[in-house]
Amino acid sequence: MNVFDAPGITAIGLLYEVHAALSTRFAAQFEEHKLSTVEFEVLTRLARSPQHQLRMTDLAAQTTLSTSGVTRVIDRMERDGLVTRRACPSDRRSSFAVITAAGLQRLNEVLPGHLRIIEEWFTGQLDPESLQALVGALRQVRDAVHPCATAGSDSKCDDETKEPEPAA
Amino acid sequence: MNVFDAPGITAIGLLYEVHAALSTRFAAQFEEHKLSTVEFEVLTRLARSPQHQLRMTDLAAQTTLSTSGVTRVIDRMERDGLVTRRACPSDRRSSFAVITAAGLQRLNEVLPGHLRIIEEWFTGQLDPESLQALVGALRQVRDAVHPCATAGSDSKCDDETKEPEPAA
DNA sequence: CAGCAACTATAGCCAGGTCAATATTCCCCG
DNA sequence: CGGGGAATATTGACCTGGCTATAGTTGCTG
Repeated sequence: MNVFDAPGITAIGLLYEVHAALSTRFAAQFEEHKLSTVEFEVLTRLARSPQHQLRMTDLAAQTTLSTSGVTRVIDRMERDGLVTRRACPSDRRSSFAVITAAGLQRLNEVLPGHLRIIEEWFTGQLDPESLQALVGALRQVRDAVHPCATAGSDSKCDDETKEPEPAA
Repeated sequence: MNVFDAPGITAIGLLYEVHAALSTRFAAQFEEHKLSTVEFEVLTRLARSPQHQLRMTDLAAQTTLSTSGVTRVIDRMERDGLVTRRACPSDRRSSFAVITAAGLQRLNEVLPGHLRIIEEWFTGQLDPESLQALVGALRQVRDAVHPCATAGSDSKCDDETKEPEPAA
């Protein structure tokens, strides 16, 4: 009966555990600044984008959200003054989400603590070669498993520079 | 501005990416068998428990769910015939969730494919020493970060043999 | 043994997200 | 042109899970 002790299982279990621990730790800090995890991710995505703006669809593609999910998140964040909507001049179907000054400020309030947590809970726990090995192995898996080659994935996944998520 | 290229950030980004890829891949397979991720996890937890049963509270502790969450999941699964409720003879406050024959059968239908995915997407992509390094590094982080020592965590986290999650 | 605090499961309400349907706009091809 | 199909954002219906209140049960303690 103990299929449950297979080597892969324990490795994946660890992966899930670490992911869960980091997620909840991050979320706790975000909450101190009145942000949810997705809101933080939206802010970072916008902050690092060319004009501090991104089309709704692209934002959806860069996060784990669906397009309607993005609509609702942006609704909330607009209500809170963190972002604004802007009509796209070249394509009237599209609209941009733009990060506001308040949004940038909020992000700058959160980031230092975020980085500190990463240092404390993650990088600081590993000697450089362990970290290197970890990154190498993960990259290996990621590349092999890249959504494109498989069924069950509806993401476009063409060239899409899906950068490593900053945190969440 | 580019705080975003810090070494820890890319590592965590990778971790999140791999986790997301595996999760969606698993979920897709579960769905083929009309199961959600949490339902699969409940089935495995029950299947590997002494009498094929677990108190609601313990089930909550072993999963990512709250107790009310467990109540609802068990509601659904009982409706679908995968589990049953059983009164606890020694403590009338408690009740057990028991996996049924149908539940065991469903689990056995899902498991082979689940293991195959793990092999294909994960262990099969890594040479033994990479896998070993990965596990080592993750364990290092996990142990350092174990919920107990930190604020923001309300889990009891006393002795609780929180085994590595089988998959989800 | 009486009362009180802790524990257990559940129900109500809410936040947040997906899916399907819709309206608008764009683009391509006849 | 111009009509049909793809793309885009939004909305409504629904689902899921968390938090909190509630009711029942237990066991300790004075």
